[in-house]
Amino acid sequence: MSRQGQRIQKEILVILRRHLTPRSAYDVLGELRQISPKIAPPTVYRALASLTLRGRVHRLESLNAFIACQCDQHQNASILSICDDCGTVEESVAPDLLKELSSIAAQSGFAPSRHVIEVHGLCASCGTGDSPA
Amino acid sequence: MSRQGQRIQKEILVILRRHLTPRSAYDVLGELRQISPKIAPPTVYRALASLTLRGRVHRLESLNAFIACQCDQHQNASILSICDDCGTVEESVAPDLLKELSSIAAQSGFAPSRHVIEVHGLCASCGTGDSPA
DNA sequence: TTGCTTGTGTTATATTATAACATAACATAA
DNA sequence: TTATGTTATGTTATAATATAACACAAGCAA
Repeated sequence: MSRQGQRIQKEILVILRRHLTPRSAYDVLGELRQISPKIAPPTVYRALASLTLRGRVHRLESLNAFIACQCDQHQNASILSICDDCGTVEESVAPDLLKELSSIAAQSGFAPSRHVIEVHGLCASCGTGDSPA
Repeated sequence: MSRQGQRIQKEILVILRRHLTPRSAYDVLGELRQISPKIAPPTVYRALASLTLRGRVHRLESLNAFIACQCDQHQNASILSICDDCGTVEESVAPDLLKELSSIAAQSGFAPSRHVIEVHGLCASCGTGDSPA
């Protein structure tokens, strides 16, 4: 990665951190283009892939969207709780659960390398009858 | 759902069961069209949504693809172990882990309604240096 | 310099998914 | 039975997501 690549990743992090809810790659692209109008999709996808790999950003597989890691960076998989009402995402870490999950998969000789754990539902404010966002 | 809807769902199950690896909605559409050439994407997506809801088919969120439930039907979330080499998918059920996962999400008042648990890695045959599929 | 490797830019297109509206099928009551 | 509402299905078009493939440039080694 060269200077330019780093700059775009930095900008993407800023963009994602401005939002509490996940953004699609094309949402990010749209915001990036306000600064650098000529950026193309592959540039964004490459930067997002790198950020995701390094744990600075999480990809929500069930939403095809991205969110900045709320704790700076998790190398390990997080549990991502997605409110289907207001869209907010909570991150939890649970090393024990990961270990358990790995061992369940390993029962048949499967060798895990990446965990995807997403929980859909309603967050505390949306679930209690409070008016949602 | 009327007769026609049921017929298409039945056909989709047959198609998915012919394969050991996940199929995209458009893969399924292609095979359906060999029988009924005029089927359109929304028809397939609706049928897949219904099958998924009823646990006859699982959607692999991290692959945007579908596979028939290997145990006829799971109402509860399965753990889906995806071999990144040969593409096969193993299903495991682990009610305890689900409960644990729910309670982790619930710590902040989150009310879970759907779990997505996918594990990427290598299956037993691909991980041992055996020639993969 | 030359050639090699790696990263980045660019164009085009592939793949996945759904909005929006039209039509048909079924149920129920007048 | 016809009218009417309701739900499911068909159809068209297009939106949204993602990547292949190649062009170009930067850095480095011989």
